[in-house]
Order: sequence, then structure tokens, then C-alpha cells
Amino acid sequence: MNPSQLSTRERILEYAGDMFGKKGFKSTTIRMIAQEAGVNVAAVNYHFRDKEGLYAEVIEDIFSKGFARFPSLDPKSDPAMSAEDRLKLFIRGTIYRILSPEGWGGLNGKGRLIAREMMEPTSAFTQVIETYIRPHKDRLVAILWEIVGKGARQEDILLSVVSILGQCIYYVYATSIIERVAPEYTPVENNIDKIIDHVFRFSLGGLENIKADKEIA
Amino acid sequence: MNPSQLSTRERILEYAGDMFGKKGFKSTTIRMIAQEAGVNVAAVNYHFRDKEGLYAEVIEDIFSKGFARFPSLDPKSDPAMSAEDRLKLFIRGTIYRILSPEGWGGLNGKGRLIAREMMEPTSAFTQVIETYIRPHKDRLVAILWEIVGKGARQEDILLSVVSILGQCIYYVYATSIIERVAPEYTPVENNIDKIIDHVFRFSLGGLENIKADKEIA
Amino acid sequence: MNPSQLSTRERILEYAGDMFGKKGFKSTTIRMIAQEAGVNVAAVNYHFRDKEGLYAEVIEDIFSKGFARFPSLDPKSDPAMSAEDRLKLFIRGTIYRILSPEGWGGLNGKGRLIAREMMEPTSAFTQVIETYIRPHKDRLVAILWEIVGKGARQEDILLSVVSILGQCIYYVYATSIIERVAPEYTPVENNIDKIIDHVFRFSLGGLENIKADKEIA
Amino acid sequence: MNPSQLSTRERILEYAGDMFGKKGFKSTTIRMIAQEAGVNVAAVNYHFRDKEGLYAEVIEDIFSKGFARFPSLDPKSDPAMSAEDRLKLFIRGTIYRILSPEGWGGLNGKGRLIAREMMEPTSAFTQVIETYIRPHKDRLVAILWEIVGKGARQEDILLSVVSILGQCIYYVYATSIIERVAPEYTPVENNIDKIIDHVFRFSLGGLENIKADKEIA
DNA sequence: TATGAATGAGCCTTCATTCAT
DNA sequence: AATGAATGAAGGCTCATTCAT
Repeated sequence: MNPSQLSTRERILEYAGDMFGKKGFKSTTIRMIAQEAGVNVAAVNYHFRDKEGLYAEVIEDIFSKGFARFPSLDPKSDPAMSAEDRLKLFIRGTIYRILSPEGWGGLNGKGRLIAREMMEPTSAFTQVIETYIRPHKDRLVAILWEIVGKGARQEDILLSVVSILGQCIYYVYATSIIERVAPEYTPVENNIDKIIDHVFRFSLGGLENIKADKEIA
Repeated sequence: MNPSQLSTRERILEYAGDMFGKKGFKSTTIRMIAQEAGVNVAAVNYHFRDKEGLYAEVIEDIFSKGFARFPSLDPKSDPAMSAEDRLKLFIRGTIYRILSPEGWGGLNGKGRLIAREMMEPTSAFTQVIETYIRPHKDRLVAILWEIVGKGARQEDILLSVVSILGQCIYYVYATSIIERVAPEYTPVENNIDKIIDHVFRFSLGGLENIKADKEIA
Repeated sequence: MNPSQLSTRERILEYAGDMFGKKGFKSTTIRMIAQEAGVNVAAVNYHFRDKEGLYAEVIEDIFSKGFARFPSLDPKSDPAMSAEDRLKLFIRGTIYRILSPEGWGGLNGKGRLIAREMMEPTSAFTQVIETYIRPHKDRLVAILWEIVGKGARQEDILLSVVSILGQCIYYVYATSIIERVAPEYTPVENNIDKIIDHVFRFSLGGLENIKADKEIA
Repeated sequence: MNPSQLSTRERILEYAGDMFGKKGFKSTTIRMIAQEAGVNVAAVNYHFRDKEGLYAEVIEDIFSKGFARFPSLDPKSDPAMSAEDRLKLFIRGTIYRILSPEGWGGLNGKGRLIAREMMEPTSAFTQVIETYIRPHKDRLVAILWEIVGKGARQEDILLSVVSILGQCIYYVYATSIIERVAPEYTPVENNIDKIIDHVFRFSLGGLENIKADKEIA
């Protein structure tokens, strides 16, 4: 109700997101967060029960905001749109969400937090998977069925889902490698549209091959 | 020199690899490693100077063994082999290295350690990039030039490298998600050959599209 | 004044008694009390100034109610009664007060609180001693003078006071030991009348010996 | 082995005993103990695992030393001794153990710690009961059977055990009350022999009465 | 009268490291 | 080469209390 009360809680959440992202759960101390946020250590425990509680809210916050800003299916898309066009929108949404500064900002932003969660999910994450990730994946599956055709094998669809998402996400994971072996493409954020185009084209070609194989088989 | 000295050091290295992989650098305590290895805590500092020193040796050890067992270019390949065939060997080597139990065993093995290093490289990793990863990538680049043709844009080649490696590595990163949303494909290790086939086909299709675009352009 | 105010205050007092009894002063937190009582933490400080203030009121409350319900000299006794009979009434009152569920309920009730106070009296207790315990003891002294005879030594009287009260109170203190080494007598509350008889008989015998010795001496 | 190592551990144990006795488990901080003992806080955890581990060793230490110095059956006693004489030795041993400065020193010494344990036993205490207290009680039971005669009821024996031990221990528990209402008998330690005589005489009289009742019944 | 928010002090514990042996 | 003892720094958490409302 009172704006200053709100701001304490919000401020903690904000700085906690940054810090958890930069240093990981274990290396982040609530003392540091409290200091940055200009509040007492005990305030963290007061508002979020414990460090894990804070972490869980941070994760939930990031996902809800990220998917609100860049939904898995762009609202601009309409049913009349071709499956290919919707695939492009899907890829665009995904890459903007994970890479752009307005989204999770890649490995140097909140993206690192998510990347870490994917590798070693905490209990906070299992809920996130059901709420955000599974529906996200289901939407991609639906698009791929349309592109590859009803006669496709489910296995090929699922493996293609991985192929497409893997391409997108690798730009987050491999940031530090890209910085070293292909510095001309960093910061990755500057090349988002190029990346989107490439992933779309590459994936379309890949699906074409899947479709062809299926027909042959 | 003396076998018991060697074995203490080696034993520490062995258990440290497991533990760092399972719990991360910060959450792994040298006490735990020492206990598992049956040695005194001080022995770790004695042999590796400090925790970071031990970690660096673990990383180097994993990479040297992993690339020795599954080189980026399978020695069975020969220059007469087609670029496509060499691409398949490359993909096979990569996926076997990161996913198979004889390699890094994916996210449940030492693969987790490497995944973590990619996300937040320590000083130990920068050397590893130069020694193992850059040559690895260069080999893939060479293969792609052959497949796409000399007239391709360098940018397309690099983005395609990411597309291919991203597909492979996503199986490691996304293990926990796959376990939840597509449990029928876990453990991922059981589907290695299926995965290799798919990634190869999908990538070949992708590259086809890149090549076509180039020709059009 | 207003009933809801009264009830808040009373409710805190009630639950505080339970909790202080069960867990001791230090281990009882005002948060726990507040939660059980369904009031805000700050209400405790508001009504009782601080934790110690609450504690002092709890102690006073317990003593005043306990001695009101089971006075040291049963009102049924009258001056014409023999000293022996009054001793029995005294013992009965004491044991019922400390052990019976209608009294302090022994070590599993508020008795524990009192036991603790005896061992480590807080400032709240010194007043209780003067108000309740000293008169209680004085009444027993008077009875003993009558039984042993005016010629007794004061010292013998005082030591006998301890002998009698010690027997009674030991049933409270030693509850946990009795539970282990003589479980057939637990819960002690079920044997109150047996205990009263025994303590009376034993004490009468003891006083007989004191009297005899005195006469010899 | 090394005297200074031994002394660190021993020194902690010593000061911990004092402090736990004076302030109770909860109010005693390992910081205070460490400071008094002139060692680092972490040394406590190193040697005793945690605060509870330290406490358990303190308790065990106190009991083993107390019963070693003042056994429940004085070694001077021999089988030819009369049951009455052995009762006196038993009472003497008990009271010296709990009250004398060479023993537990009453409520101002380690006796307070034990008193607290009796009231709210920790896991450390249940073992102590079996090792020290039950055999202690069994010895008293044996003596009482001899004094009261084989025809006595077991119940009377057990209640008499409580009557005798209750008298002894009350001097510990009620120290603070005695200090106020009968200051001429404090410090209680100065009157140990008087107390022993009284408890013995009083108890002998009590048992006489029990015996008589039995015969009548 | 009563409360939710916030605080500051303090506590137990963990951990990497050092040191004497 | 290897260890047991000991340390200092830091971290998460709890708790009684205060304050503005």
C-alpha cells in the first residue's frame, strides 16, 4: 500500500536478480543484496522468509516478465498466417526474450540466472517449467506439425524442437566462447536480427530435410 | 614418483572432478573431497596450492581426456572422404564426447562441469578454449566451407557453426527440461545414435538453405 | 476496559504461560506466543513493555491462582484439629497444588515454570517468595513446632521443613527420571493420593525420630 | 598427545561446564566459552562438532567425575555393615556429591546443570540415567529392602526412595529460597554434615513408620 | 488499541587456509 | 609427503524491539 514499503520489497527483488545472475545462488550473499538495496539484512528474511524464498521469487519474476514482454506466440500473429511465418515469429520472440536488453539480456543479464536454473534446477524451477516452458514448447510443436505435415513421426518433431531451441539458446550459453573465438560478433545483442534470420533459414532447411526423409521412408 | 604419492594426488583429482561436477565450485568443499578420497584436508592445499588450483587441474584433465578419446575429427576420416561424411563424423564425435558415459556423460557426469565453465568461465577455462575449443571450431569451419562452397559469406559460416554446435550441446543443457516435458527420451544417453542422425540431417538441410540463399543472392 | 482489549491481553498471558513452561524463558519467542494467541508481535511489547515484563506477570498469575485454589492451609482445617491432621492437610494441599491438573500439573504443566524459577529465580520470583512461599513455610513451621514440641531445636524444625517439602517437590523435579526407572508410577498424577499418604506417614515417622532424639539429648 | 592440544579441548570443556551451569544451554554462547578459554570459536566446533556435542560431553564429564569421587556406595562400606550404616553412607555420598565443592557444588556449581537436566533432559541425559542414576537407585532399593524387611510392599520401597532422594536434592533445588527465608543456613555447603545427620535420622524414622504400618496391615 | 514493516545485534556454523610436526 | 589442530573471516538466520500509522 505505502509506496516505501513496496519499494523495499521491490528493491530487494531487483538487486537480488542482478546479483544472483552475476554470481550464482551460492556466491550471492544476502548481505550484499541488502547493502546494494540499502536495507537491513533482516529485511530480506522478513519479506522472503529466507534466501531460497527470495531466489524463488526472483526466478518467477523474471519468467513472468520475460514471457509477458515477449510471448512465445507473438500476438501480432493470426491464424491465417502461414506456419512458416509463425515459426519466424516464434524464433524472433524467443531470441528477443533471451538475448535483448529489453528481455533477459543474455548471459550478462538475467539470462545467466535462467541458464543456471536449466542446468541445475531448484525447486523454484519445476513450477516455472510447467507454467511457462511446457506451453512454450507445445506451441512450437504445433507449428512444426503444420510445417512437416501430419504424416511426420512424433520423434522427428521433438528432435526438431530441440534443434531449433538449441540454436537460439546457444547464443546465450556460448557467449564467453564467442567472445574469444569470434569477437567480431560481440556483443551478441548487436546482431539479434541477423541471428534471427539465420536461425529461421537454417531451421526451415532442416525441417525441409526432415520432411523429405519422411516422404522417402 | 612414489606410487602412494601419485595415488593421493590422483585420487583427489578423481573425486574432485565428480564433486565439482555435481555441486559446482562454490558448493563443493575441500573437506568433502578429502573425505571421499580418504585423505586429510590439508593434503589438497599441499598438492594443489588452493581450491582454485585443484579446480584448474580438474578442468584441464577432463578436456584432455575427453578430446583424446573423442577427437573433433575422427581419425578414421580421411581426406578423400566427402565433406558431408566428415560433418557426420564431426557431429558424432562431438555428441559422443559430451553425452556418452565413455565421454563426459552429459549433465549427470563431468559434462555439467564443462557446461558451468562455459557459462561462467574461470581463468582455467580461457586456456582450455585456446587449446581445445578453437581448433575444434576451426575444423568445423573448414568442413562447412567445403559444403557451402567458397563463395559463402563468412558470417553464414560462423552462424552455422553455432547452429550445429547449439543443437548438440542443447541435449546437455536442457536435460532437466527434457526429463520433464519429454520423459520418453530420457536418459538421453540411450538415444545417442538417433540424436546424431537427426542433428546431421537437420544440419544438412539447414546448410542447403544457406547455400541456396547465397546462390540466389 | 473494552472486552477485546482484555481478551488480547489475557490471551497473550495464557499462551505465554504454556510456552514459557514448556520451553523456558530464553527458548520461548514472543513471535511464537503472538502467533498462538493470534495477535501481532508488537502487541506483546505494547501490553507488557517487554518480554521480561510479560514473564513477570505470568509468574505472578500462576502463583496467585495456584495458592488461591490450593491454599497452604486448607480452609476446612480448624484450630481444634490435631497438628498431625493439619500436617496431612498441608501436605495434601501442597501436593495437589503442584501436581494435580487442577493445580500446576507437575512438570508437564505450569509446574515446570515454577521449578525453573526456583532454580534460577528472576526478579519476578523474589516478590513471589515473600508473598506466597514464606507464609507457606511459616505455616508448616508452626505445625511442626506443635508436633515436635516446644522444646525442639529451631534447626531441627527448619531441616524438617526441607525434608517434608523436598519429598513433595521431588515428584515434580524427578518426573523424567521416574518415567524411565519406574514407569509403572507414571503419570505421577494418577497416584496423587497414594503419594500423599506415603509422604504423610514417612514424615510423621521422621518427626517422631527427631522428637525422640531431642528428648534423649 | 601434545599437552597443548589436550589443553585446548580440556580448557573448553572446563569453561563450558561453568558457563552452561551458570546460564543454561540456550543462554550460553560458544563465543563466550571460546573467549574465556582463550581459543577461537571454530575450535569448539572442531573438537565437539557443535554446541550440542559440547554440551553432551560436559554432562557426561560431570557425572563420571562426580560418581567416581563420591560413589553411590562408599567403598569403605563392607557387606558385614548393617543396612542402617550403609544407608547413612549412601546419604552421605549422595549429599557430598551434589552439594560439596569437591563434588558438584550445589546450585552455584555444576549442580545447576544437572538440576536443569533433570527437569528437561536432553538426549545426553537419557544415557546418563542408565549409566549412573539407575544403578544408584538400585543400590538404595537394596538397602531399603533390608531395613524394611522382605515383607514390605514394593510400592512402599519405591516411594521411600523418592522420599530419601527428595530430601537430599531439595537442598540443591531450593537454594535460592533457603537463601531468602533461612539465610542463617547459607551457604548450604557449610552445613553438610548437619544435613546428612538430619536426613539420616528423619529417613530412619520414616522407614520405621513404613515398617510398622506394614506389620499392622 | 493494535499492527505491519523494518532494524540492529548477536548467534551458530561452515570453510579455506595455515602451522607445527 | 602428509596430517591433525587451530584459526579468521564470513554467512544465513533469529529475535526482541521500535516506529509510523
